[in-house]
Amino acid sequence: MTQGCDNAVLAFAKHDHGHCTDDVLARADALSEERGVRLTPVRRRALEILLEAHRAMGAYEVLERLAAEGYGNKPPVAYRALEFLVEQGLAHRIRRLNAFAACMHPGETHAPAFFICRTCGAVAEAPAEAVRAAMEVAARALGFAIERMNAEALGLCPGCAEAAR
Amino acid sequence: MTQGCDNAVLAFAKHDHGHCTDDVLARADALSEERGVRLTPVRRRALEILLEAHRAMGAYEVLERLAAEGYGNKPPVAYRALEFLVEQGLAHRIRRLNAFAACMHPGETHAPAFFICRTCGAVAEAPAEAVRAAMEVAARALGFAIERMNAEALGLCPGCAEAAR
DNA sequence: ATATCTTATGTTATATCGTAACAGTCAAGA
DNA sequence: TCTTGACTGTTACGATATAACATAAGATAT
Repeated sequence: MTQGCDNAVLAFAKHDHGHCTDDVLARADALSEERGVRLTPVRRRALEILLEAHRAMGAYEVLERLAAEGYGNKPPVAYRALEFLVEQGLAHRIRRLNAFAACMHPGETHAPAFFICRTCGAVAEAPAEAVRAAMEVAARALGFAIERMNAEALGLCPGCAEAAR
Repeated sequence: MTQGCDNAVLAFAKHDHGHCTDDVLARADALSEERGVRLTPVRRRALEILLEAHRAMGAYEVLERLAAEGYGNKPPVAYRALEFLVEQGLAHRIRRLNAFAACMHPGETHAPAFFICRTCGAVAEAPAEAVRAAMEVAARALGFAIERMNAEALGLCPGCAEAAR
C-alpha cells in the first residue's frame, strides 16, 4: 500500500495500483467468510473488474467484461453481482453516473462521499464521517432513521481545474 | 387547500400547503426576473405540478400532466423543463428515485439533503449547510472544486418507524 | 417595422438503464 | 440420497434519457 490508496481512492492522484487491488480483494474474501455470504466467481470477478478499471463503470460495461469471460451476457447477471457487492459494502453505486465503483475501504462503516470531475469523469471516494454525522443531525430533527446514505459532488478535479486556468 | 400534504409529503409533518406553493412560485418568478432567465409557461407549469404533487415525481409522470394540458407529449418536453428548473435551483433531482421535486426554499444557496422513506416513499428535503460544509472540507483535502452536490439518505420516516414497532 | 439572431418548443427516433418472472444448476444439510 | 435454498442464466419487457433536427416565438439592431 503505497500512495494515496488509503485516503482518497479511485483517487485523482497516481498511486501504486496492484497493491490496493490485492488488498481490497483479500479483505473482500475475509469479510465474506466472516459474514457467511458467498463471494462466488461471478461476484468476485465483477469486483476485480471494478478494481482493475479503477473508475466508475456502468452495469452493461461490467456485463460485457463478464460475458467475454464466459459468464452470462444478460443484464441481470451484472446487476445481481453488482447488487451483491453494494449490499456487502464492497462496491458503491454512483447514481449521478448510473455507475458502480469498487469500495476502496470495505468493512469500515462509512458514508461514501463521491467527488466526480465533470470534465474527465474521474471519481474519488473520500471517507466522510463528518458528512454522515451532519446528515444524522438533520435526520434527528426530522425524526428520520437513516439506514443508508451517500453524497455526491460534481465539480473539477485538481488536474482539470489546473488545465482550465 | 390545506391538507393535501398528509400523504406523500415533502416534509414528514403536516403543514399548510397553499401557502408554501404560492410562496415558492412567487419567489421563482422573482428569481427568474432577477437573473434574466425565462420562466416560460411550460417551465412554470412543470414547477406548479411538482409543487401541487408535493412529492418526488418521475419525468414521465410530469410529462403526462403537461401533455394533458396541451403541451408536447414527448420526453424532451418534460426533461427540458425539469432541467431548467434544476439549473435554476427551483427543483432538485433525486437520483435514487429517478425523480424530481420542487425546491422548497429556492434562492438560498443550499446543499439539498434528502431523506427518503423506504416504506412510504415520502421525501423530505432538509436544509443541510453542515453537510455542505463537511463536503467542502473533504473536497479541499483532494484539491477538488465542488460545483454542485447533494446527499440522499434512505431509511424510515417517523410515521413508518412508529408503525414498524 | 422588419430582417436577423437567439432561445425555446415540439417531434422522430433511438440509446441506455433496469427488472420481473421463470428455468436450470449447484452446494450443503437432513 | 434427497430435499432445500441460494445462485446463475435466459426471455422478455419496462422505464429512463438523449441526440438530432424542424418549427415557432422573443429579442435586437438598424
